[in-house]
Amino acid sequence: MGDLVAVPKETRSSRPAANESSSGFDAVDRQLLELVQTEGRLKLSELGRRVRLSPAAVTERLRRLETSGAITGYGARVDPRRLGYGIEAFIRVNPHGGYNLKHPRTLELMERPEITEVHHVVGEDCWIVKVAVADTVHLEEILEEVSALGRTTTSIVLTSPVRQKPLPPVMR
Amino acid sequence: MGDLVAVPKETRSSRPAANESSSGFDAVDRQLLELVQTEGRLKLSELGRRVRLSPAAVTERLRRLETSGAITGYGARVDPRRLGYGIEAFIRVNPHGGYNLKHPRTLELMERPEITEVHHVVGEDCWIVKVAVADTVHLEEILEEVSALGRTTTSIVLTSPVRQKPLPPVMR
DNA sequence: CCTGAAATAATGATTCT
DNA sequence: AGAATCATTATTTCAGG
Repeated sequence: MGDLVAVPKETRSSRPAANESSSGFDAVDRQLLELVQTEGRLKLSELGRRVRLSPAAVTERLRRLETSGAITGYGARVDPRRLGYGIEAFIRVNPHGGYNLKHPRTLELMERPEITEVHHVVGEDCWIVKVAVADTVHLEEILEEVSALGRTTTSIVLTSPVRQKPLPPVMR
Repeated sequence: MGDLVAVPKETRSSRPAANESSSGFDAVDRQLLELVQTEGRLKLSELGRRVRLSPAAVTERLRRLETSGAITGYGARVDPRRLGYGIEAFIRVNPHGGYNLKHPRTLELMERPEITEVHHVVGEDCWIVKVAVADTVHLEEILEEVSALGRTTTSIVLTSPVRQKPLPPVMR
């Protein structure tokens, strides 16, 4: 098995001049980044087979990607619905008055497990908060708390046709 | 090493009546779900040490969580900026006319690596699209394409104080 | 569902190219 | 940077409670 995502031998010289971006990622890095983003528990030996490198070389490559900060960690993806969260929603917040993200009230709110993402943004609103809740009653409860921070606009997720696609390094 | 997240022996009987939710996750499942969401490359043996179970038992538990669909996969987390994406943004879209997500034009657009998430929502808008782009020129390019689908409202991400927190199963 | 033991496979350290 | 070797650990499978 394997050989699904292979690269021609020619592009794998130890000094890959062609096919390497100025950002310091060569073709093998690209492959590894894609592989670990989609199948994060692959063995080093299996990764080695796929990119045609020894396990030791893959270890070294991944270590570099990790210490350089390109790879920030690994995690299981879960299905919120299977964990009992029937509703996901985006809540946009326009703070009134002097609230900011450092406020104790805000920090405490962000601790709640239902708050899965918080983004500070510029544009029509100030924050975009993503939540996972069990049901509409639960949503109402969270919404009341978030409303303390500002005027909210809520969008309930029906489906997510694209979820966390592997991100390739930019070509340039 | 280890013993960071341990559970008292009493809660680990083979038929855990107390402390188990009706959703079918007991205390050990909870711990495993948290551990694999935050440190997805932990060895089965290490997971076993943390939850005080044999590696074989952990294998079996994870297999069940995977086949039941609670765990949908594993992946590396990456830092978009380190991959050359200087800007992340949310683009809300209000389609004009008869566009929908099945439209070939839309499907093609969603293939682009810059489009990292697409959510079909109800509320003020129809879709919420998350993008990662190299710079403002790149953003303009994507925005032009997305604008073909409907009226857009863009929010550029400054910082993300909460990103992909581990989601615990709901208690009930 | 779990443990324990035994066979197989993966990993990490070292050395060499 | 990568390969090859070898000592150490991890994983898988299966018998049994």
